[in-house]
Amino acid sequence: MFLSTTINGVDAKGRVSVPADFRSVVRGGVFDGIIVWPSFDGPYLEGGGQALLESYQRLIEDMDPYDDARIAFERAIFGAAKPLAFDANGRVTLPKELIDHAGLDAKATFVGLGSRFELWSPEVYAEHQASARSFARENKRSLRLVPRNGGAS
Amino acid sequence: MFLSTTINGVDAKGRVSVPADFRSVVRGGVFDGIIVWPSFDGPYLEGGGQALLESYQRLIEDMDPYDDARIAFERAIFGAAKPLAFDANGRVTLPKELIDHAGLDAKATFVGLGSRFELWSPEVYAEHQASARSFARENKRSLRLVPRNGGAS
DNA sequence: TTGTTTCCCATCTGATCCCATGTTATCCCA
DNA sequence: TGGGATAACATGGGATCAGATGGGAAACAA
Repeated sequence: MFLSTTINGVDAKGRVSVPADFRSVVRGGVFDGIIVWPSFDGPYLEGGGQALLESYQRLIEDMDPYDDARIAFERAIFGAAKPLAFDANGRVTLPKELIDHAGLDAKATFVGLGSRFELWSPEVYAEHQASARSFARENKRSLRLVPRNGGAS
Repeated sequence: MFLSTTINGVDAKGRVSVPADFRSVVRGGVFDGIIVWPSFDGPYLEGGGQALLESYQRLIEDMDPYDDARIAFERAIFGAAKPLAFDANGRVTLPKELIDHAGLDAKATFVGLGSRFELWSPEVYAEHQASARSFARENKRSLRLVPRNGGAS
């Protein structure tokens, strides 16, 4: 599982060390690296191992071949996803499009989210984090709607 | 899997380099090249390896022999599909019909969509990409895209 | 022949590989 | 428990190689 938050440096070539914990998650797959794409929901990147993309592909293949939503998702995710191979030291090179989308400069924040992870500009992430916390605080009463036992009686 | 978007040049002879990542997807098949046909859904081309066409053939064979839809699909896909062999440098030569259908000029955009890919005029694709992203964003909740079992294994 | 297509070679650019170095966390032993 | 040794991780720069592209020669068709 991708867990925890790490800030690593991005050098002049766009290289960034993938946290060792994250590397061990995807190790053993066919493709030795991560797959990253720009979120269509904000200025950050989403990523995971090849297995994550394959699970997305299975979900998409259940939709009708010429469904507008299916095509939109295929283009927004598969069309924008970049396979980034690890170098000998566990780094990947971020293409310029991805750096631009996330507004990355000298540093990047890896956020582990279980089956996938996100990549943020540290400043943008701090802001987002603050507003997410206050949003949660203001809406905490609605959280009661979640069944305590997970619904598995 | 076909992933990511690449813009490559189309020279005066109609030659275009197929992205190396795409070539490695179809490598190992009987036919060393790609199969491309005009989309019946818009001004772009669709393509894939021989395995993709074979999977389409299996789908179509389940339809009744004289079903109008079957005949239409057979003509639109198999009848129009061109096998394009790689040259020594990994390029293919696009026939004039395909160049015309997609409105290609000096450049062509390859869009990887998992099991298949599309070929667009870069300007035309830029427009469609923007709307695909906003459509995906608006529909992200109604589409159950989050994998249930992780997939980061 | 004339035009077209296929094959081959040359070049350039950028990505990838490799090695050196700094830094932090971990381990071992007194 | 503290300090030093060691290994793992992160980082920087230079060299090398693969991919993309342009042009021309040879094979083929009209």
